[in-house]
Amino acid sequence: MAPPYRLAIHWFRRDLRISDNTALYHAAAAAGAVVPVYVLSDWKKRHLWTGEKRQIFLCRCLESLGKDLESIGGRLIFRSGSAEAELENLVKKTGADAIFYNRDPDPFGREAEKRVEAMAARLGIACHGHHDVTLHGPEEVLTKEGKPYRVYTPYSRNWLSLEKPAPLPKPKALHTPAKIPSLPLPGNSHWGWKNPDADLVEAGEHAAHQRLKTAISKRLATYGETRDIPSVPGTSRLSQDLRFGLLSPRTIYAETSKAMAKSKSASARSGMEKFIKELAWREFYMALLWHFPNVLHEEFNPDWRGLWWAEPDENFEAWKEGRTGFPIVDAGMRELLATGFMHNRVRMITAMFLTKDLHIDWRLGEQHFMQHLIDGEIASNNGGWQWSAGTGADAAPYFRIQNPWSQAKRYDPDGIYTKRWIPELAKVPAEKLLAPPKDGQPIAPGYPVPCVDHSAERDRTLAIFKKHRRR
DNA sequence: TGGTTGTTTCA
DNA sequence: GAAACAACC
Repeated sequence: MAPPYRLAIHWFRRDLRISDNTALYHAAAAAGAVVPVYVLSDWKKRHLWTGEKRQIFLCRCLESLGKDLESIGGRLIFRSGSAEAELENLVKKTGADAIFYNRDPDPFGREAEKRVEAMAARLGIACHGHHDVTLHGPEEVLTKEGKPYRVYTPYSRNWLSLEKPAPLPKPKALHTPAKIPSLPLPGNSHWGWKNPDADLVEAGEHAAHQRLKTAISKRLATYGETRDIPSVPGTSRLSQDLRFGLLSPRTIYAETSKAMAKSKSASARSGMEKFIKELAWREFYMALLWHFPNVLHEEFNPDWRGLWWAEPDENFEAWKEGRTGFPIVDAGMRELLATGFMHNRVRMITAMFLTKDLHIDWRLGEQHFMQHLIDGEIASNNGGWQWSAGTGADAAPYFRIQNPWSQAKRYDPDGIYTKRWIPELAKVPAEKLLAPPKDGQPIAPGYPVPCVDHSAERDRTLAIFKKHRRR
């Protein structure tokens, strides 16, 4: 049977892989020729939501994707500008009769899709949006009344009970016609990066697969015990791979399930089970953003809208730069600046510190994280920040305030993580990293004393919330 | 996926 | 005087 389409465009977005890629698989099956294209949007116009490290990582992924496509006979076309204009131009140049793409869960991606769909309709060609980014879409996991969940636990119960889609095979071959104009991959000259050679987590589909293998063979069996210890590589380390689609959630789920079925140890299986539940957290926050896009500018919980926040001052700058004088907080903030990553436990500690100790608006923290995190995922980042601020979907009462000193005692008692990121503290005895200095003097030359008193700021937070509730 | 404070329990 | 517990924020 002849394929229904002569030439299909596959519009790459956050699915930068060739295996188990829903839209690419269908494009390859349905068309005689496939033009894979990535359209670089002008991020400079949205600089508050992005940053250099994620751009660099993206470009490295695109480079890798280009090579992977060549290995099956294809060629990646780069364009720069608005997706609908560039795709329209490509349709006209190539005579394409279909566009395939995977749907993006966030509001910005949805807007772009709408414009591309409208363009395709205007040109009279087919346009196929596929579900790909999650195991279960936002309309698939609903309460008995058909309404979206607002709380994680019942959501996850439903999510876990659903049958999971299986991975799709990699297209065996892809034919991309010659002579399609493409820009060179943009690098330093295009974006003006300050540190184009930054030492970041390795990009590309192959590296991501290696990480998945490592996670399954070395990390997930002890996930329950070690994922909260930032000095130990106990997490999956797959967040950027899910963010850019270097791995599909179907592959991750299938490989983890396979390992779980093979494992004879109950505690290993329980670790893997906990990891699966983290996938559910990701999809919960994506579903939340889908159903309630207002969370991007206001508190999910209406009770806390209009809450008072402090004007960002020099303490906000100190937080961003990792010099608050709270070692565990500073270590996390410096890890973020240096690597574009922060251990999840430390994300909670630093976020809680900004909102409950400095009383600074969670939106400013959310923005800073989006600028620096390579895995910066709008839904998860927003969900996490609202959780920390106490304004979110989780039943986290506002009085859940982490004590940064106790958190350090519990999760980094020997100061191993802290010292890794704050070299000036390398020779300081660990116990000095676990409580404010008794004499009020710096614990090491060049390291600041704590910028606030935690217990006083805790009281202040309780007062702020209480006053708002009484209003 | 808290923390603090005050009280009880048992060594 | 720890450690466990409860109440409350």
